[in-house]
Amino acid sequence: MFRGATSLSLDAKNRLAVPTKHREALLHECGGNLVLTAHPHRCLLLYPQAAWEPIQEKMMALSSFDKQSSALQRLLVGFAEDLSLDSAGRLLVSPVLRDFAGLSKEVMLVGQGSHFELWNMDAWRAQLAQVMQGEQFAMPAELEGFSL
Amino acid sequence: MFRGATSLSLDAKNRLAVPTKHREALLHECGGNLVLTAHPHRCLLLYPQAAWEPIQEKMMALSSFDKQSSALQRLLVGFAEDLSLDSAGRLLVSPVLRDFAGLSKEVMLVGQGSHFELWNMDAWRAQLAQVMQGEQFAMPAELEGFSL
DNA sequence: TAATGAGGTTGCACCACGAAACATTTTTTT
DNA sequence: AAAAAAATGTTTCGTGGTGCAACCTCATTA
Repeated sequence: MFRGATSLSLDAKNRLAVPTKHREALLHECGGNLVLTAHPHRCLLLYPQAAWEPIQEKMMALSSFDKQSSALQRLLVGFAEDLSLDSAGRLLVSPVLRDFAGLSKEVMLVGQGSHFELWNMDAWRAQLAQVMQGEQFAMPAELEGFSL
Repeated sequence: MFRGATSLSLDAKNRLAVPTKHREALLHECGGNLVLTAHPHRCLLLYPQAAWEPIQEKMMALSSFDKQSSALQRLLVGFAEDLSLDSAGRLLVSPVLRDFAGLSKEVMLVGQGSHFELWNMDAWRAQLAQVMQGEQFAMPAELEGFSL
């Protein structure tokens, strides 16, 4: 299970040095074979390849005539790239994906259990601010009666 | 059950020396394995690892396409870090979490039953002041008919 | 009341990780 | 084929995390 947020910077060649605490887990789980793709919320998703496959299956099983479905397919499958950790535990982020998520030098890598999200630092902060805005933060209806 | 508020200060390396009265309980309950994460109210949550897992489960079961749900996931799971008490009963607070909660040297550790909250001292005072503001503090509807 | 011991706290030194710069190899283009 | 650009690999430096150890405080006992 991947947890925790790490502030990182892309190097001059747009490579992301994965924190060592996660490297071992990634190498172990998938031999360093990963999938990086786009998320509707303008961040990137980083999955171990094995974990990604069933998700892609599920997406492509949806009707490609439905506007909503095909839009999601184009995003999630269309942007998906196979990549692997290099000898120094880094991975190269393509211009297309960088552009999509607006990544500049400073980025935030956020563990989300089965996968990671990769954010432009400003976008991350903006999204945070939004949750905490207001006296009382929004609680999804499914969590009725749930407390921390 | 964790109770009581303790004023503490982070050391030069940003470690928090857990009060001895709580150390034993923490070691006993979870072998010193803890999870520290972010709370929407700009404080940090400190859970025994075992107590945290079911909460994370519940969060990750929500839809990651829904804005509210995913925002909560990003906050609670995205910031969650595994840590453990060192030999001197201290725990290291990462830069990311310190930054999130605006922790400087003076902090307040507040027992909340199953877990603790960790506050920036000023934020803590501000939040206190808010409750006590006014002659009569607001009573949640769920507490109808309840009295201290 | 003084001495001894245990537990707690603080400071110090070492080690590991991340960032950046540098070096080398491979590919593409003219 | 040569040169430039892209990709991959290596090294170094600085910061930050970790563990150890000395010191201080408090409690206990004679």
